[in-house]
Amino acid sequence: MIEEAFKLDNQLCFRLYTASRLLTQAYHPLLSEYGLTYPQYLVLLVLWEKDAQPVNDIARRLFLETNTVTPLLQRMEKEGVLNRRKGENDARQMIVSLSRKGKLLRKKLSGVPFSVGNAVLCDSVTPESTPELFRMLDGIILNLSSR
Amino acid sequence: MIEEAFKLDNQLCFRLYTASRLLTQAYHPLLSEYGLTYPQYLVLLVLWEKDAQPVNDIARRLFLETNTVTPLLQRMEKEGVLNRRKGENDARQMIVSLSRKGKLLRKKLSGVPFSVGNAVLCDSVTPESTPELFRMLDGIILNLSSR
DNA sequence: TATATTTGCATCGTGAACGATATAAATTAA
DNA sequence: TTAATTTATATCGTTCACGATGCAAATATA
Repeated sequence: MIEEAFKLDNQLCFRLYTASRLLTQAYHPLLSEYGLTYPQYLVLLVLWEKDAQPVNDIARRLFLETNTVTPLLQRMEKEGVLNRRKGENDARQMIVSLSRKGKLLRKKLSGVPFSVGNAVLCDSVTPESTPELFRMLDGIILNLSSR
Repeated sequence: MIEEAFKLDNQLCFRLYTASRLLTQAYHPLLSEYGLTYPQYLVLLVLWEKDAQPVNDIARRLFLETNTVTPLLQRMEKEGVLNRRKGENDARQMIVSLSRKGKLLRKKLSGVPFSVGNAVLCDSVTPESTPELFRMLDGIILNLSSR
């Protein structure tokens, strides 16, 4: 059934692509108020969990390449959200740590997860069903990232 | 539990974002062989379903804005995959239709849905569970696109 | 009919993504 | 120790996404 396989409505990737974009858009008004983009917010989530990490660790945590993360971090440094300094043990590394401003953003953005979480909830996506959704998405991610 | 809400592992959007990116990457080797990107492939899916559509209809079908789609179509036109002509009834419209090359690509890419579909399958994502996954993603999309 | 508004598409600027490549520091091998 | 290789990060070029804006054609309003 090649016909069916080509239909947009049967495509998993298109759904993921669209859902991801729309949900990122939902973050936009909440983040732009503080001059942040969604990928920059992800970097903050990583650093809020554990401050002072090399570029590589941040990139791996986000499943991104350093050639994506480096310019991102440079922009964030320019905005004063974080600092970058050469590693002491390994001079190749660039250690990224939160600035005072970056730490303060955590409190200012404390409402964001709740706001966005609420925006997503609907008949098909409930607090009860999200674990199953997470499980499936994690399966896809694990499957595709290990090759 | 602000602490928990901020954890990357509790974020739906990050999962969607990552799964979408990784799955798009899985398409890459299959599409680049024919000089196509994933968004360009999506445009072809739309046109294979119904040829000769105005820019607006294509954009809406993909949940994209025309300022994203227009340059995409211009690149595809330059590659000879499709043609663009002024609308006859409404001169503002730009009618996009498949070229011979664009139509032929359908056969050449006939293995793509199957290849990618196989790459996704895992313990958590089976032919039996995908309808449920589709249902939840459709819920999110419907929910976020209608506002 | 003249004017205002809406609609469809295009252009511009910025920030991701990502393949390809470069560079310097660290590690391994010779 | 010197040379080859690997590793960590950065730079470059192209293609999205998307907010903001521009413009001409169509439609609505006065």
